[in-house]
Amino acid sequence: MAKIQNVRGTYDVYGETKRKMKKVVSTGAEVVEKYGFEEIETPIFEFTEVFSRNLGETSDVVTKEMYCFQDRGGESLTLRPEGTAGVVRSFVSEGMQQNLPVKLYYAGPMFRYERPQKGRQRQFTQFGCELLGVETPQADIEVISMAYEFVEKLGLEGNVVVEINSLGDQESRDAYRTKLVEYLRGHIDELSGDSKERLEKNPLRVLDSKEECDKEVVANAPLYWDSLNEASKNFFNEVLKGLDSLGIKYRVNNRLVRGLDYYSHTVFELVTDKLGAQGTVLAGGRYDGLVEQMGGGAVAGIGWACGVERLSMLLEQDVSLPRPIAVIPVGEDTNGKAIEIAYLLRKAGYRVEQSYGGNLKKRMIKANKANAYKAVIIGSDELANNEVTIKDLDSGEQKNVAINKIVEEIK
RNA sequence: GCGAACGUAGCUCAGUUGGCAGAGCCCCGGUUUGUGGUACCGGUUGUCGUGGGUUCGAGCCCCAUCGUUCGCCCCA
Repeated sequence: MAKIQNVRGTYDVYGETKRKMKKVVSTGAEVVEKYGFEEIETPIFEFTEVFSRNLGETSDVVTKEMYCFQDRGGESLTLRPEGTAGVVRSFVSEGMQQNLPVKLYYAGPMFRYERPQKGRQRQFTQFGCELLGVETPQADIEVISMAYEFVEKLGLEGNVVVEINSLGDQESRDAYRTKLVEYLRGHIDELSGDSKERLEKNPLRVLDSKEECDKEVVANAPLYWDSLNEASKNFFNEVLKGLDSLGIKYRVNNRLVRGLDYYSHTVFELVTDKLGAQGTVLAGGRYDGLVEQMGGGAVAGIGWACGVERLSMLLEQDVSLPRPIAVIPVGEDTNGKAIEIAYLLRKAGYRVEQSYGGNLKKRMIKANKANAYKAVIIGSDELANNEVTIKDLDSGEQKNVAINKIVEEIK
């Protein structure tokens, strides 16, 4: 019988990988909680329209990457491909606009039917946050600085660049779109096949095409900046000024657009060159129209999400665990005492490994493999004197200690 | 969805024109029956991803399939 394998694009996460991912998530939580964000957990599946209506009818995520299914009641449901739509849906259905601003963060699995590659899986984990109800640039600055502090805290600031752009408000966006389409039509013969298609469906995406022929056309395309109206320009300048004052280094990238339709004004990405084609490690932006689209009031929003797997792949060192103490009974009649001592040490806050079987030598080998720094050896000889032997496993020194002095002796 | 490479022990990999499936690491035992790490000695580990085909004979050649990796696309 052939071995059963896991579904393509899904992975079992354990050991070093799990430790690193856990560290990414706990570091993220620690940082955003300082900014007053609270954790929210929304369902892993939603009605399909939560995503299809809001991420953009023509986006690739909606048209070909969603895991949609019908449940037994005939409802069309979808495994969430990203986090924001679900959080905003929850914001609306729970009536949270009574209590603005709302600051939420989440971590959990997302699903996209894509061709797997390094840093691109069909089930992957995102950590993200959403700030709802703040229209001013302060929100943008705060949220970006939070992202920056997060990667800094992971020790990745040298590997990662902040790229930022503004898509402006609806008026600016429409104006630019018109100008861009007009320009691209004039060069339609020079564009790649993909870009010709994008020209109809989602012309902004032509801007970040990697095809050489497209790049040449795009090089002379009208600049987004020139289409921004005064209000949008002022807004963006305020954001950049704020980042400057915090000493956050960024690169304005006028070609940066995002794949999901709900973005407006500020969009940003944290990008690395260490993961091949999957260089975007954290991305986000402002989505002022989304709450309304979802059936709520006119509430502004901004947020970001990061790929936990991608970030943890950048962590070079394994996450170190505290070294344990090994408690080792010698001979049958000492097992009971060993359990008592292990319990005592654990209650005193130590990490303790018991060895479950074998002679002293085997148990010592196990202790060593567990990276224990001390061994507490309990034999009948010692027990007769109400003592144990404590051995320092780094120096090899050992001494006898009275049982009631173990905890204070060990520190 | 498109293009390319790859799949051999738990891990990293070697395997010549098609001729008995290997190494290192890990693991287990011993040197040392109450003392680990270093050293030395010995040992186990396989449907060669899966299914077909060609051949006297296939890990190697052919076809299909599943999976992985890289690029495109997309995105976190």
